[in-house]
Amino acid sequence: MFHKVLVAEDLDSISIAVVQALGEISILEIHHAKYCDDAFLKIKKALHDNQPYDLLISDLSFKPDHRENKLCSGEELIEAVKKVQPDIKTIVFSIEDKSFRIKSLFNNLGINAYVSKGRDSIPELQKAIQRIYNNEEIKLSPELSHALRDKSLFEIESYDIALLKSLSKGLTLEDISSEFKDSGIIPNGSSSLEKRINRLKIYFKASNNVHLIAITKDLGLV
Amino acid sequence: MFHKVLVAEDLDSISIAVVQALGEISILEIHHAKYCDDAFLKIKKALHDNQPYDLLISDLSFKPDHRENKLCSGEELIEAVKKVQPDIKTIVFSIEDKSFRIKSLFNNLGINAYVSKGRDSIPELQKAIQRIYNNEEIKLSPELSHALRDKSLFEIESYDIALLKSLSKGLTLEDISSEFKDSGIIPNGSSSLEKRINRLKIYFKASNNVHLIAITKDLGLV
DNA sequence: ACCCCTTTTACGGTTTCCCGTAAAGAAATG
DNA sequence: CATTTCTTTACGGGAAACCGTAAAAGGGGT
Repeated sequence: MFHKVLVAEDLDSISIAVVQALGEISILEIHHAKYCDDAFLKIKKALHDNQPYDLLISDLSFKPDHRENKLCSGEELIEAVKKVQPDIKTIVFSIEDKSFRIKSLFNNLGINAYVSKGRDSIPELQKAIQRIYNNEEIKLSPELSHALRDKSLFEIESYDIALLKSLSKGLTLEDISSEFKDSGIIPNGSSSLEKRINRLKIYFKASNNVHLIAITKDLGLV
Repeated sequence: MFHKVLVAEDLDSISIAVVQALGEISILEIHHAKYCDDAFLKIKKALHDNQPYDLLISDLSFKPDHRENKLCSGEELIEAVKKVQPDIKTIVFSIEDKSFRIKSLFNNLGINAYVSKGRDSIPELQKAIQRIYNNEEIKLSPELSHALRDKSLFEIESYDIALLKSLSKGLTLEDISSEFKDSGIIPNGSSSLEKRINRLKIYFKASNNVHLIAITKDLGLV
């Protein structure tokens, strides 16, 4: 079994159970960080001491705090960690259940497993750790494995996100047009923006801008 | 100390720590339910057996499931429980940190304490239980106690929520007007709706409908 | 009953959204 | 280089939102 595991989780009520669960499957060294920055420091320290972590289990969202942090989310943490220790195994343990967000974790960050916090997630987490240790195939829910194959999910790019973000800030198309011109983002003609928004509306089956923002907010896209 | 306590919490990763924390402060009978419906049944059963619960600790949001449930949220659960056992003590233990939502829990449901899931919430939960048992004053964060006094926070009613919900579904004012007429909700003239939306826009400092929905979505109002 | 005040509704003008069409520009192909 | 094709931009008309004003309807008071 893995020797040294780091848990990055802000909620004490959850980390207690996770640490306990790791103990149950006879992991010897279990460390825990409440902030992404702390987790990153521990990873670097361990690497420097030639006693690197085998596995990182991280949450995605961390509550903002009085503390100033450089890394504020699980995504940022994993990205940073992979740069200093590319071979580390990673599991994301989060409440998030939007398939395209999980998809991007596998595709962009190369995580090894995703376990959704739910009514029976502790055993699932233990199983996932076991599987990774044995280099077994990751088991995914049918819905999720479909999402991973579905290309269309991935064609919503940063441009669209920026557009949706600006919309949700209450800007008019004209506003966004000049905003994009200033930032050098193209296309930026109000007519092009309109067309792009229309594509999004068709894709998300939204009947107008308000509806579109409501939907994409629900999906966590903005 | 309390004898019999019920924990309503869907995430196993959290309920484990909560149950453990209750054991630490020598509570003898600790029960746990993953669904609001189950929790309600247990309360009723205990009451019927003349061994009622002293305290209910509940989460607010419960993940939807394959299971059909009558009660889907902590609010609904507490409301139902208070009808059959008005004297029961209640603590809400949730990640929610929007002050006006917490405010409504105290004012509408008459909860005894609110503990926000965070980096140090298990000790806080234990302290809150102790305080309630000793009938001490509830300690609130300054921000929150201010919110409880602030009247303006409370004037967003179910009417506004219904309106925002309809808006976020992509309906036009005309649509909503006839929808409200059908449901017997008044006022329902499109002009009144407009005026009400305008009040909300001023209150939330939104520049248009899209912005308004984005803000209220963020606040968890819709 | 009358007056006062609040709430609800109605109306008009302006802006923005919405949607189709078409022109201008850029990239690709032969 | 000419032709095709795709992308970006422009334009125009109708719908809905936006905003101020004012009339109608309802609800206490005296």
